[in-house]
Amino acid sequence: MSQVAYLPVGKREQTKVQNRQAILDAAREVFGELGYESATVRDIIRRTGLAAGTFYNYYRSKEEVFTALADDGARRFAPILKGLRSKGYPLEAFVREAIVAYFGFMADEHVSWAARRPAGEQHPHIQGETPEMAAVYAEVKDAIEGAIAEGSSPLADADYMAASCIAVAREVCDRMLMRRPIDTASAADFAVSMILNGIGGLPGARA
Amino acid sequence: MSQVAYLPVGKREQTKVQNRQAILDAAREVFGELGYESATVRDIIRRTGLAAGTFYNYYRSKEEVFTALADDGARRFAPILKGLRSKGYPLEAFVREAIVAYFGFMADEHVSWAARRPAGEQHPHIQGETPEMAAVYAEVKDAIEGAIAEGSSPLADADYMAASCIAVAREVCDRMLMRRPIDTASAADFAVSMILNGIGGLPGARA
Amino acid sequence: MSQVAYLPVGKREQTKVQNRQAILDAAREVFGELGYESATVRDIIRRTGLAAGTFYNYYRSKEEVFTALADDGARRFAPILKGLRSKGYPLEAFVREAIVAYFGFMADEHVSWAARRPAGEQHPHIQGETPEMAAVYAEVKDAIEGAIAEGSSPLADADYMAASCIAVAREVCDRMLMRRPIDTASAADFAVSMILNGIGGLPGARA
Amino acid sequence: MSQVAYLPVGKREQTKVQNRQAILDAAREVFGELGYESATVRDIIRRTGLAAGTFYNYYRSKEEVFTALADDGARRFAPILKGLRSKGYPLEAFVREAIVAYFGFMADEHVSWAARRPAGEQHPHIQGETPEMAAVYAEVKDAIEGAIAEGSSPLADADYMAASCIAVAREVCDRMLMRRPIDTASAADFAVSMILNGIGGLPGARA
DNA sequence: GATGAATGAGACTTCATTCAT
DNA sequence: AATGAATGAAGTCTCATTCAT
Repeated sequence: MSQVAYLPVGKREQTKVQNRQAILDAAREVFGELGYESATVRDIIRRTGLAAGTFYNYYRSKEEVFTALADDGARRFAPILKGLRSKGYPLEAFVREAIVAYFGFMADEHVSWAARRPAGEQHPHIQGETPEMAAVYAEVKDAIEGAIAEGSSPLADADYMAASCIAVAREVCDRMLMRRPIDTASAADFAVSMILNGIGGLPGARA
Repeated sequence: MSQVAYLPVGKREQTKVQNRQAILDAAREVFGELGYESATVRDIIRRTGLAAGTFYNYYRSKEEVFTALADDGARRFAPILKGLRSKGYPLEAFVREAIVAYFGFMADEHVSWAARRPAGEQHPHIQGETPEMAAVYAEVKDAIEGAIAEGSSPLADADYMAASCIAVAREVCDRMLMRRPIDTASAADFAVSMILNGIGGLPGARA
Repeated sequence: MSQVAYLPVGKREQTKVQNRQAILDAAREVFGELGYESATVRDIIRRTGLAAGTFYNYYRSKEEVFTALADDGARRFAPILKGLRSKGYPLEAFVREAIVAYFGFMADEHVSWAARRPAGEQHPHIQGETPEMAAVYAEVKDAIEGAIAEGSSPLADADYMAASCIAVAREVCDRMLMRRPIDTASAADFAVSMILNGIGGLPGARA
Repeated sequence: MSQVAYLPVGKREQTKVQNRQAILDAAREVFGELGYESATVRDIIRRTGLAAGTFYNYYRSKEEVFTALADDGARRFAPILKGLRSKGYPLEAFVREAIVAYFGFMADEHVSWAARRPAGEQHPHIQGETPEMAAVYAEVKDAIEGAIAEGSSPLADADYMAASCIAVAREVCDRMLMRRPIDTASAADFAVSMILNGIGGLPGARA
């Protein structure tokens, strides 16, 4: 009687949204620190301070929260790439723009968990990558393969080429994220140059 | 058991060596199929026909057998690389030789487990790589970083560059291993060209 | 739901009555379908459309709603039996009347949940009986034991006899409820004849 | 080398057999006391003094141990009944022999668990019957239905009749088992008389 | 009173590791 | 050394019940 809410803004709804986010955040951290396999639902829920059973009010399993995380990342990054692809840039420009967008996204994403990661203390056998990053990686791969298919790229082995470009972007990005300050501009410069011209074309190459 | 000893090698010792190797082989397969976390000691030991407890006569833990596997790979590959580095090749030649050696080793290693792996049926979240491969990868990385430090490479950001070269080699290698027949020569050609000259230098590139 | 209040019964009170009845109805169904142990409070409350917590405004526990259900059945059936007993029927007539009343009650009770029960799909280990039925069963048992005590029955072992009569009535009743159409008259005929004269006295018995 | 055992009689095998039996015994008790649904694997294993995980070395689940128990009972009792049926007794004799065999079997079975059962303290909602008994019950039912089908019984409704006979036997048996001393002879006399002639034919019936 | 998310005990099960034989 | 059953910690998940709104 006393409440006529047109949007769910009650304290209950607020808590619910917060909890869902808290679980998502905790999951991102835990997956980042331990990797998917080693991470347990308990690890995740413990970090939120919530009760064990509460996890299951939000996600049915570890798999589901992982997927939610990945979907979230893909959902936010895909439009950016789509936009780029529709502009008909020449390959060089496309590569540059895609790399810049990717590095920027990753840098944003990164701050939410990397800070808390105890460097040097990491578990063996982990891949240091959040599911969101994995999803974005998949998007980038799609875009590059698309570019190759459209003929805006050299005729070399498409599969090898896409894999190589992605690999360079990813690895450089990973290193970039480990440095302080995070310098996306110079990292992007490096990656673009490396992809387009190899080590022979890098600035400072011997004569 | 079926093996005849021509020298007074105690049956006991011979069995020990065989068992140790059997466990290592089984572990390679299992880690390759399931990934480190999902693999269980039971999975490994079941494949050998030995009893569960016997595993612990040879390795103290799952972790230790994993490490042993990695060491094994590194131990066999490191000398090859060392040899290359001592020859004072120019960068281009070194890159080529290293890639060829790496791809060759991986292809050899690969056949020992890939055949049994049910394609398409793999778990999500596993990385299709034996610990031995991971170890060799680390060796290659060392070598490249060494080359950079020795000045035989461009002056660009050494860390980014090593990471990029490795990344390309690894990704191309992974794809190479998935194709039939496995063609190390053309894969190596591609990787070398990509590393040295980027996509602009690939054969078939637009004018 | 169908009940009209002629006196100023507050809306609140009416809802209360309705909710209480809805829970009871749902519980009858759920216990019938799943058995007491497998049934969960959530199963019950879900069927009412009410919220989980609301259950506890009416019953303190799963146990309590079960008991309420049983009491309800007993409360409705006991007077019928009491009436019969007070009439001083001879044993045969008493048996017949009691069986008829019992079968009739069970048939009525049965329709309220059996229809929804997915035949053939039932869990193992459940006993297809609502708590109300169980309660009525207990009443019948009381009556028969009373009859024996009053001397209106043979002098044979009273406990065995009561148990036997009840057992026949119950089993025949169960089967009756599984047939379509439900034929209480012929089932009652059978049960009475079986109880009074055994298989030797059944119609169609060999000479 | 030191052991050439033709039968598994080592201490290990002995322990294994004992544990398997201990679990079976504990399960029989627990199912008897709590009923299938309420019984937990923990209840069973706790009673054996074994570790939690040990249960799963012997049975994969609660369901499996239940089935094992039931199979055990059926396996031992079925031959007895089969023997009876093959003798072509007239119905009366068959009923008597079957009842006697059934009561005898149940009495034997019973001592292994009933003694420990805390009378009066029982959980509500249980059916006081071991799976072994349930299995034997099913066998008896088969036999009776067979007898009816062979025409050695009255022409009355076969289903009702089988159910009634079984019900009487079962209930009388249950009561018999609760008394001390257990007197199978007089219980069998009662049950046979009740089945064949009803309460009218019981000894001591009023004129 | 109704709501429904939070709680946390406890069930089931797996598995690395130990240990008696 | 080999064996393989026993162990028990730890993980996943359910559900009766509570409680803030």
